[in-house]
Amino acid sequence: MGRKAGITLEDVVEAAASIADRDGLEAATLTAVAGELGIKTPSLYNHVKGLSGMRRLLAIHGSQLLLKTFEEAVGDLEGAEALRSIAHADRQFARDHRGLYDSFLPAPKPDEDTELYEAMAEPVLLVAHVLLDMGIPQSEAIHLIRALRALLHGFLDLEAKEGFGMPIGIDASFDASVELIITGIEAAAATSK
Amino acid sequence: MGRKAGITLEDVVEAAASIADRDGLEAATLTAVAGELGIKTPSLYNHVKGLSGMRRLLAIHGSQLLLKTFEEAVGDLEGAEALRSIAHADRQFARDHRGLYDSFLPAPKPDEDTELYEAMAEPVLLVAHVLLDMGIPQSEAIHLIRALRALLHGFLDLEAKEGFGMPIGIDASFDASVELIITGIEAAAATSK
DNA sequence: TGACATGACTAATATCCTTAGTTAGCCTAA
DNA sequence: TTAGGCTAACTAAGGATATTAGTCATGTCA
Repeated sequence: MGRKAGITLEDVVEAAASIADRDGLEAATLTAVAGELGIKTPSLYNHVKGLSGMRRLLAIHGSQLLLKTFEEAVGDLEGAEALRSIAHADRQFARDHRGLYDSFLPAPKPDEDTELYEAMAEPVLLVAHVLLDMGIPQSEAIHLIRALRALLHGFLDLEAKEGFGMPIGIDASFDASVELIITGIEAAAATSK
Repeated sequence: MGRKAGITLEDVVEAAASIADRDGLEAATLTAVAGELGIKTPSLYNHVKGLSGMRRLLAIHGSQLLLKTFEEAVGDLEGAEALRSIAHADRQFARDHRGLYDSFLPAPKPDEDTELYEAMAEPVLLVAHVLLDMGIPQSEAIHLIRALRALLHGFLDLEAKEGFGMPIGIDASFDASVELIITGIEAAAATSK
């Protein structure tokens, strides 16, 4: 044996992402990915450092895709409009790419895996930029960004895991929740003018 | 063999909770719990319907503990003060009982596991009560509660999983985030007076 | 006292991940 | 051109886990 199936790293990530987004991150096992690619499980170790290595690549891939999604969502928008658009893009991303979204946590420490850390930081920095453009000082922006991130992550996690109970009016709740944070951000922007 | 070790269901839940809170929910395997109790893994099936059954009991136990925690946090407080106290109690709960906290998701559907669903609903209903007492109409309260839940869950999940990157000023961020939601809730209360 | 439920056990299976060692095919440098 | 080395597949084997099936000692209760 030893004949080359010609599988690339991109093939592995693509297969893993496809399974993870369709059946959940947990379903993206080495066995499942190998099966999808038509090779045996141990052969994956020629491409990837075990399951954790594959997860890591998934997170990098997902971060890049999320960044692109945010960039397109912002476009020429500014301030509250940009934030609104980002929020909805994030929700759509979580729906279209559940597996990738879930691969973001747990996050690495900065000095532990710099490449992954920086990839994951980029979408956050984009949001930070929007806030700074609104005239919010750095010292306040950090808290507001964390509030926005927490709200979005919490909402999308609860929504995906049925945490809200009756799924009635969730769209309205999302809009209201986002608006609530944005109002706070606008107030902070007005104060520091 | 066959001698009774006299292990009760409470023992199982207690051991599982202890392991889950110390080493994470994932660490609370049937093997680990059985080991802690001094019995063999299959013997646990005499008490619990497999791993999922044990997780379920963990979630019920956790919900009851969370409810008690919230009740004590509220005490005689009302309005914004009650909400602030609940928020901090929730954060403390997530720190003291990471495993139980994580056992809450994914949540069951109401008709799928009524007992668990209702146990998990109780802490939410307590918060709902605070909002209704503030004079917020039901139709608005549902969105505000979801916003508060999302923010708290998101913050505590991100915090536990290192999602915020540099852990500087997280306490201040938490206070600011909570205050932001509470401000929105108070505004809604004032409007509907 | 004897039947029965309880709650332990052993044995066996299935799914994963992982490591170690092997080998076929291709590329490149002498 | 050919020998060596690298790549990327493989088989074999071992270690967690969960789970099911079947067994058996112990204590209680009719």
